[in-house]
Amino acid sequence: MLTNPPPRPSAHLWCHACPLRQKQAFHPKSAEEVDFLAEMKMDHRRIAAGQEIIFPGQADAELFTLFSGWAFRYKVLADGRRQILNFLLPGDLMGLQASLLSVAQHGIEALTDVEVCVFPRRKVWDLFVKMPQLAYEVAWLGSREESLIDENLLSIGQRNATERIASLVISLYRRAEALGLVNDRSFVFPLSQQQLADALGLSLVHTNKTWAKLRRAGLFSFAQGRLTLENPRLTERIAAQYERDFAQRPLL
Amino acid sequence: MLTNPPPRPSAHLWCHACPLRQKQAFHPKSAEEVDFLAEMKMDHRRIAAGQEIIFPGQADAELFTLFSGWAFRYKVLADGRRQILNFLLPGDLMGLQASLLSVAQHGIEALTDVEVCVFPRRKVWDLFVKMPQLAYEVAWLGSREESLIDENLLSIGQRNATERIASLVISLYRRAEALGLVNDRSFVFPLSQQQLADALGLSLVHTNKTWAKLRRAGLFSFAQGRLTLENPRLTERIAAQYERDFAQRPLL
DNA sequence: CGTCACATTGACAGGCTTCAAACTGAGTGG
DNA sequence: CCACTCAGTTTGAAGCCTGTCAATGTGACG
Repeated sequence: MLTNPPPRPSAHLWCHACPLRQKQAFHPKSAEEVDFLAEMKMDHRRIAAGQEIIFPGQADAELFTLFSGWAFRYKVLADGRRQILNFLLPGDLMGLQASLLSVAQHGIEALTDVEVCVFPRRKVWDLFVKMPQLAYEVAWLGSREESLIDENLLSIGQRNATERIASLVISLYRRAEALGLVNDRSFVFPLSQQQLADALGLSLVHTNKTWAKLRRAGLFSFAQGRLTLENPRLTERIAAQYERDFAQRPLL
Repeated sequence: MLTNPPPRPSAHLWCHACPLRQKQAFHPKSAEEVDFLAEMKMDHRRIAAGQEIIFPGQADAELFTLFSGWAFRYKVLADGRRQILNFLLPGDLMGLQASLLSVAQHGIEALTDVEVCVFPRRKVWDLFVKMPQLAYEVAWLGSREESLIDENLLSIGQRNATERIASLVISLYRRAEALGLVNDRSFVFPLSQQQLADALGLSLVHTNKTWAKLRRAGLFSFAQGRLTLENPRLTERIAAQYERDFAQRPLL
């Protein structure tokens, strides 16, 4: 079930009219750059929620841009304990680390049904030779992902359960907002509590209790898979997180 | 005290005879590539232990290669809690994230006295245009750092105190070993227990007690600033960490 | 109406943090 | 040469935050 050719004209034509690229969150690109990417793009796949996009240890993983839906990167220990490293939202690059290091030290799983743009990893080197501007943007996106992970590491290493949840909620809220996915302080929040727990480094039970405590405290509410930030100020204060996301970023 | 011109011929000449580059840990480079780097290198600085190499929030941080000594990346919360994100050993790139994102979302501090090679950040773009091979290696090093952080995040999120310490010790041991810094299972281990605690996401007291427990258990010993891995097998088993570092990697 | 995944709640145990104090070794000045 | 200081290390005790175990509730689905 990993691939399902979409009912669209051709991948090449599709890139030039990419609706994601219209969003303010992304830098505009020159026609030449879009041409190159459209040429490089080898597929547009749909992947169902819960399916792997990249398997841990996979050696030939391609490079992806998440086109729609949510995904997450994770690592597991031998005994099954799982850590979710970070969440991926539309426009995020996936598989860069695996492409460059030639092996995936992590897995990537679709959190919701997703669509992805597929770029062959063997052409990444081409991109560095022919399109230095795009190569620079690839490196930029890699650094941005590292910055997000740094923040998660700070959270899990130093913040208590309450602060971690507030921090994660704020962070996802801001990223969704940048993509225009927030309406009236409310956005689709597709994580199960088990996934929340695995991302926060907490047990399921404690995650549930702290999550409930924060809802009762009026920080946010959750219903029908949508989260509403009722009290952004207080949530930010508890999270003690002041970093803003970047105004604009590259999109491959 | 940040800079101290070393008593060496010229930075340019120095690169071609770089002793670090001789090590097996690093890919060989073409003469043309070394020429480019020697030309790009703007300084060779000594920085004393405890001094900042990059300040949190700094906007104009240059790009560095750690030439000798140890350093670490960190983030702090408003109330002073500090998380050490990862440790940097000779050959590691520093400031890539800050150079690309134009602002340092983290700090970098010298753990021991260090020497660093300084490359101007305004020439990073040059490197992407003129030397795609080097640009690719820069991106590769960025991905490797992300991979190290992923492992730390897994550790802090999922492993208990005992496992975290075993994991950190093994990881640093392997990296030191790759650089030829290990003799007879023993290597310089310059971390204070407070720094250990900040890297592990544990309190100082609990770090001390667990550290002592593992020494008594015969995993490793520590004296005169040197750590000796007495029982690598057992340490690896407790760490439940099976990832190997890469055989070779780029050096700028 | 049973099944199944997921969410919720209660009780209890324990790993870890906090507080506090003593110890150690290196550097310093009398 | 010996107090003295100071940073870092070590140890003990008490308590809480978080994990584990166990059971119940809930909504979607066939």
